[in-house]
Amino acid sequence: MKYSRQREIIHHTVVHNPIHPTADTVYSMVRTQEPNISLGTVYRNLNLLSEQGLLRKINIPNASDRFDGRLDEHHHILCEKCGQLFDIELGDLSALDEQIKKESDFTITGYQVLLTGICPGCKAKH
Amino acid sequence: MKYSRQREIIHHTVVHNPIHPTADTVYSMVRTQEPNISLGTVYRNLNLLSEQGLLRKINIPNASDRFDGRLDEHHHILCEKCGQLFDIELGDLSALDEQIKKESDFTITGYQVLLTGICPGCKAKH
DNA sequence: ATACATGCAAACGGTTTGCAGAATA
DNA sequence: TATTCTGCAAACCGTTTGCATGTAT
Repeated sequence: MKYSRQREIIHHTVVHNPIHPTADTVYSMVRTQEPNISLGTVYRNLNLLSEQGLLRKINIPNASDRFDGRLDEHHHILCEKCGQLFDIELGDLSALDEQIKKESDFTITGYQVLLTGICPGCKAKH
Repeated sequence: MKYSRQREIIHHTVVHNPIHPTADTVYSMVRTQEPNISLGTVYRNLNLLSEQGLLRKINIPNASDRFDGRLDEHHHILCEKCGQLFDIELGDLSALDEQIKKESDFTITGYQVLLTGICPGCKAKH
C-alpha cells in the first residue's frame, strides 16, 4: 500500500469522527479538505483500510454501510427513529463461540451482532 | 391482504424448503409451477409475507437477502466457503437484553446475530 | 521506471416502483 | 364494483470497475 494524501485524509476523518459515517458522509466531509476527490476513491480507500484492519466496516440492513475507526471489541445499536448508530458494550460473547464449538461441527470464524432500538435522545422527544 | 395463487405458492415454497433461499432462488423454484410469474411479484410477496410475520427475511452482508419459513427463535451461520446458510441454536441471548437495559438508556426492539464459519461439509473437502 | 493511486463516468446487482390490465371479494 | 394483485419494464441506490492520467517510491 503506497502512501496517498487522499487515503490519509479518509482514514483521519473516520478515526476522528466517531459518528459511524457512511461512505457518502465521509465523501462530504473529506471534500472540505480535498474538493476534487471522487466518491470512487472514497469507496476504494474505505474498503482497503477495512481489509487491512485499520477501520471496521459495519453492515446495516437495507441501508449504506457504516465505517468505524474504533478497533477494540464492541458492538452497535441502530436507532430506528433517527438512524444513528451507537456503540454498545455487550460483555463477553465468547461463551457463545464455546457453546457452538461444542454443539456443532462448524468452525466459527466470526460473528456480528446488531441491535436495534430507540436511543435516549429520540425517547426524550416523546 | 387478498388471496392470490402466486403468493400461496411463494409462501409454500419458502416454508417447505428450509434452504434459506434468496428471492431469485424462490423465483426459479416458483416458476416450475407458475411459469409466467415475475420477479417483481416474488419480491413484493416475500416482503409482504415477512412484514406480516409469516416469513423471516435475513440480511446477509454484501449478498442477497435470504428468506426463512421457520418462525421460532433461532439464529444463522453463513458458510464462507459454500455460501449456504444454516440454522443454529444460540441458547438464551435475552440475558444480553437485560444487561443492556440496565446499562444504557436505550429501548431495545430487536437484535440480529449472524455467525460466519466453515460448515462440516466444506471442512470434509479438506 | 514501475508500481500503485486517482478522477471520471459507466456499469453492476439486488431490489423497488409505476403502470395498465387481470383477479379477488 | 371496489380493491388488491399481477406482469412488465424502467428506475433506483449503493457500490464497483475500466480506463487514461497522475503520483509515490
